[in-house]
Amino acid sequence: MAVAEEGHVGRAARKLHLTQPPLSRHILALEDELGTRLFERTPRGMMLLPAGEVFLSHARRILAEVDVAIARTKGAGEGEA
Amino acid sequence: MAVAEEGHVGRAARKLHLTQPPLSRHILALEDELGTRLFERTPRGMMLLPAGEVFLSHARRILAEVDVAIARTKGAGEGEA
DNA sequence: GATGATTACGGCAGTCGTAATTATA
DNA sequence: TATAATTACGACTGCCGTAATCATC
Repeated sequence: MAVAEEGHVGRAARKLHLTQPPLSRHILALEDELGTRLFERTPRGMMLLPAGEVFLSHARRILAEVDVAIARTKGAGEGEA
Repeated sequence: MAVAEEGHVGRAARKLHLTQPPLSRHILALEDELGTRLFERTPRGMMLLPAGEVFLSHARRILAEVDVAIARTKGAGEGEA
């Protein structure tokens, strides 16, 4: 998500308090796991491919739902306590 | 999810091709992260608490959505290739 | 004393960061 | 030659498994 938003691995890495290489490896590992390129590499940075857009929109929604799950679980726990 | 389904850390661990201690630690870490107990420990095993049920239902749906995300992304990638 | 979860502890895998390399304009 | 990504490589953190311990019936 950070790479998609920034358009650069380097800038995204700074945002995530990481350096370029590990983040680059994460992207490559994810593409490998999915069996699909998510980004087009350009000399100016990274550009989302259609498959990347599809994955990005799912990822955003799923992460939002994780937040909801955490909040609801905490709420249920406090209700009990 | 496995522990909830089996009702025992040990049985769940076997199902996951793991041993008891790391799985027990995962559960404890998750409870710590959420700040809430998910299971009641009984001498016969683990029983879901209400907060655990809430978390379980969210977890199931979220993992199913991850599968959908993967499938759709792969599909988009192949459509492009 | 048996069953089942948890804690201690040593070893290994995976991920990080720095440095070097590759690629394109 | 400048920018940006990737690969090489050494170091460290974190997770696993075995063994020991705690707790309840």
